Amino acid sequence: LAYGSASGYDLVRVFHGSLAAVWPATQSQIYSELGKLAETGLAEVAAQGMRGRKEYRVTESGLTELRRWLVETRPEKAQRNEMLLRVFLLGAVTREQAVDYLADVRARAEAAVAELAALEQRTDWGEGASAVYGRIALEWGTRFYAMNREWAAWARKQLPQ
Amino acid sequence: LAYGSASGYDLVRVFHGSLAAVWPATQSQIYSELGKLAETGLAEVAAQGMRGRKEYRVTESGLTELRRWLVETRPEKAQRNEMLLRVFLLGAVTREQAVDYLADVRARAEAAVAELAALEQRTDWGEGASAVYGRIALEWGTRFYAMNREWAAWARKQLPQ
DNA sequence: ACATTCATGTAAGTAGTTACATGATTCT
DNA sequence: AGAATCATGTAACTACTTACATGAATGT
Repeated sequence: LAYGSASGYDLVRVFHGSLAAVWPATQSQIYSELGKLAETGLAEVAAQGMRGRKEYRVTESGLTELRRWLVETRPEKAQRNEMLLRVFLLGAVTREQAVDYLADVRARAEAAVAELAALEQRTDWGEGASAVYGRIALEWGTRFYAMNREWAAWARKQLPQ
Repeated sequence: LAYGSASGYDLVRVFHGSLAAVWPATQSQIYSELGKLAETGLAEVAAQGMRGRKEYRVTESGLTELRRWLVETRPEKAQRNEMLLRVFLLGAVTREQAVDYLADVRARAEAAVAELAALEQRTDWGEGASAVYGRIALEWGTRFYAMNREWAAWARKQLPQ
């Protein structure tokens, strides 16, 4: 909402589109969250449209709270990492299956790097802040998957006979 | 449990120790999960000890299910990334605050790389599968934070005047 | 004797998912 | 007329967190 007013329906598309890889959310959660935002005064219904459409706008208090969160807080707890949890448990399967697992991690990382490169090409990077930060986020993804690819190749060589 | 029988109390220490950075879990969740595991026959109480201690052991069916999960399934949905979500929203604050944010990401990545190097030194890597896979997981962490550090430095230079 | 550690569990609440339910407008 | 899209919402459930509650054994 800080980048512009939107309805729940609009936000569903954003969360299933450009934000899907960063912060996925379901339709149901988006609508209930908008309700809470309006109740606590962080957002408000700016306009009503066709078919019951409700366009939400961030309030002054909501923008203040967003800025406070951005500059004053940091992620508190470690993110869960299912891929690494599996690595920890690889001792429960045969060496061959462990090799297969690491090969698969590598292949999926390879595919992700290619996909992000294609996404970068096809995206119409307009002007403005969201384009700058969108590119920066995309670069993180590219580096992340490239790192995974190299690591998986290295890890495979560490497995004992 | 696949690496050896353990009580809820033992597992709390594992989840707050070596698994804390990969799959954090609370005491309360561990106990209720052990209850569910026993109810569904994936684990069982192997022995009772002092002070009400209950030592759980994985069953044949539990080990089969673990192996099935490891070789047949893959993480289905994208992991949420709070650090990147913040990057997407950096357009809501001043350039200086965005620079500060990226400098902080870099500093924390730097600290994490140093901490993991120290952890590697002080850990007694015995023999066996858990040592091999523990080291591989640690290497992932080191590469991950090194990547973050380089990326944050690069990102800072991308910000417009 | 007192503090610490070992050890288990429950209650209340928040966050999030899946599935269901409904209806208006627009396109072909 | 019928299909697709736009648009919102709720119910039931699973996952997870925080806080509370209890007591036995061990160390000083």
